Amino acid sequence: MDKTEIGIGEVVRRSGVPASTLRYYEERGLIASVRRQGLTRVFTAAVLEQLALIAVCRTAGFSLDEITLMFSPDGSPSPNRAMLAAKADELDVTIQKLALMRDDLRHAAACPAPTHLECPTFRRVLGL
Amino acid sequence: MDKTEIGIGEVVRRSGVPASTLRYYEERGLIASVRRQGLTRVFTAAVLEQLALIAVCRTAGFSLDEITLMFSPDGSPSPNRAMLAAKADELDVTIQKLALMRDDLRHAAACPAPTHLECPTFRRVLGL
DNA sequence: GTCCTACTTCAAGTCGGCTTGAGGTCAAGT
DNA sequence: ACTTGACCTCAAGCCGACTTGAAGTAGGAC
Repeated sequence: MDKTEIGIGEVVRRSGVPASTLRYYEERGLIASVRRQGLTRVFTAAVLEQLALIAVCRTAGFSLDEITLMFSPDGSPSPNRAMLAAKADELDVTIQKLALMRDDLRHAAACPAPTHLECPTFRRVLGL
Repeated sequence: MDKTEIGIGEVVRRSGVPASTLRYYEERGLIASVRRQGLTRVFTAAVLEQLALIAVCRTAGFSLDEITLMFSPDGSPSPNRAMLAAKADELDVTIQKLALMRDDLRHAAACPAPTHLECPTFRRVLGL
């Protein structure tokens, strides 16, 4: 874990996450600044990894509350290992669907058939 | 494409999607009722497949606007094949991340290491 | 004919996830 | 000393995606 101290400006530059979002995440307990220098927040570089982690979780469809429950602000997994495993299972289902959908989108992009929903390749994704 | 006519109540029962959402989707142009019987909407059974499709797209993180652009209300793909291909590529990236994250969640659920972010298995998912 | 039930419209409300704006602090540069 | 720029707080606003509630309609059972 990189403990180099960085200011919020650098976090913004290196993560692409707006300062307003960083403050909001801190307020929500998703990340933590290591200390204050006057009013100004000081983070460790590790926050960049936490933000990447949060971004992936958001992409995966998890809410901020869920992410908070899954990982403590220092980025380590929460003690609730059963929940992590459950989330992994959820993800598995999601991934399967997305993979089928991806295949199908490609098929749709290539296939000129107007009656797309009749195509077996397509119907797979809908579990029909 | 199943052209059997069904009422909104049956759509609700068979899709699990609330009537309010169905009306909202219709208003947004994601689905279409085939006609009205008095005030009451009449759908074809094909709407069930469209709803499944919409659900998958939502899971994939697409907005209603994006879905509207990708598919016309009859469930056929929009003429914009380039966009479908682009969405497929987006999905590919998402899937890769989610697969790594899934693996990692399982790892996290099993691995008692407190310094989780230091673990190489984990760091992969963050692209670090 | 009136009751029930399933449906309708339309406006307003809710919720999650941020963003924006007004007004203030602080350190460095000129 | 004063301005500039990066940061701060706090309350309010915004957007997407629905949900809720009030008030009305249409068709069948009794």
